[in-house]
Amino acid sequence: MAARPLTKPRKSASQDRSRATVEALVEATARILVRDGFDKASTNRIGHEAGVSVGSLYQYFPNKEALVVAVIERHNRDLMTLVRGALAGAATLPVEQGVRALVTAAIAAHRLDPKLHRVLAEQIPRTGALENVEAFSRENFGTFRAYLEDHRAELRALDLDLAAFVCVTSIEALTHTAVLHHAELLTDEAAAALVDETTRLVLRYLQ
Amino acid sequence: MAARPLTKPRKSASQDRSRATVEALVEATARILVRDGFDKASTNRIGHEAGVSVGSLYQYFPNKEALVVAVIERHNRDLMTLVRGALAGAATLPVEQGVRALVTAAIAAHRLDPKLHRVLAEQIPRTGALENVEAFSRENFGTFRAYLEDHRAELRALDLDLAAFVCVTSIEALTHTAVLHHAELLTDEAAAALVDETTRLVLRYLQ
DNA sequence: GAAAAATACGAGCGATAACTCACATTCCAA
DNA sequence: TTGGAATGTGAGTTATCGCTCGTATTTTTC
Repeated sequence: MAARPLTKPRKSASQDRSRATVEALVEATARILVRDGFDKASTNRIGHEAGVSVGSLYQYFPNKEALVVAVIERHNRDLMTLVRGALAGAATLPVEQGVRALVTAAIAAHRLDPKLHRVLAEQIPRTGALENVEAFSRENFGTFRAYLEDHRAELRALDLDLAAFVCVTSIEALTHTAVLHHAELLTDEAAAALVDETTRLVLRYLQ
Repeated sequence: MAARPLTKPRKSASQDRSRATVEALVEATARILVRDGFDKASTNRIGHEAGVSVGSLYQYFPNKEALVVAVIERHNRDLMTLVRGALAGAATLPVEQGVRALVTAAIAAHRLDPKLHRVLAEQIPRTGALENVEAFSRENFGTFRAYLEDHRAELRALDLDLAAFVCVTSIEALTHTAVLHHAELLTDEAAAALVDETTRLVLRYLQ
């Protein structure tokens, strides 16, 4: 069989003590990524920050990348929970409110932990976690496409694939850029204006 | 005085021979970035690829980052030339054609050297070239805002800053994502459809 | 409470990378 | 032609990093 890239734990922690160790390592990794950046996140340093020896680190993570992947997976899980909830809630709404809810959720998702999100977004291409993130993208794309299909009656004639691509990409880019590169757009009024404009952009395109 | 980050040549090459050396180093760096990725781009390897010794490399570049920055600056210069030309040509056109020309130019810009563009986009956060790229963004933003101002009569009432942000960010994201992550959207028909849809998105938003 | 299993430790190994420096070669001005 | 300036060389230095492994400690099992 082919050599799989190892990003899974060597041992799975069974006692409470070791579960706490694993938890501390993932937390420490996230903290160091945010505070010092990817290049400063050496395994020795992560161990030190977590109050754990390098040896223990390598009991649970086969390599440094696996630690970063663990952080990404956890962050992704949080995002997905939030976005899935919003999409589920919006499914039965007419497009005016549905799209608005989705945009609002996208901003909320980016605000969960903006600094971590930024570091991860910048460093993901270097890790084996691309698949993970692309799966996330695909899920959003698929769900939104289904939403459009359900509300076809409210829309102009559309190539659904293309329309979903245009909408999802635009919403993601606008919220991502606003939250991560234009903090000034996040006062309450500015954020409201951003939601309005993004919603308008998407709606006028769809209708 | 404060210690400035060194990304400028130690010596500026004055003879033809040394200019050729510098040129070869930048070329080699770009080639290695595209072929092998950032992590494989060691200074020794770059020197070897350029047919130049490490010693010579360090005569003209204070560190590895400076080499990458040089590649980024060159690529950016190419992009800017293209985009500036398109914006200049579009300045007097009505928005229907102006926006379409801009979108077409954005795709052309991303197609200049997609592989290099992708590697650089991924690695820029790690280099000192962020300012560079942000300057590029700001120029585009400013030019487009001025364009909107000139064509106010054709548009609905707008917050120009916000509208320019929305349009520029969306166009950039759609073209970037399409070219770099969805090669299938770049057959001639698909590309034409993408231009149509992006143009429509922006125009219906503005009008 | 003793044996066994799980967990934790951290000095140190091997690899690699950025960068230097003492010396060689080429170019050019006088 | 020649001497100094510009350019080029690459083995070696220094530093860091990922990771191992022999050992120590804690927990569980019986």
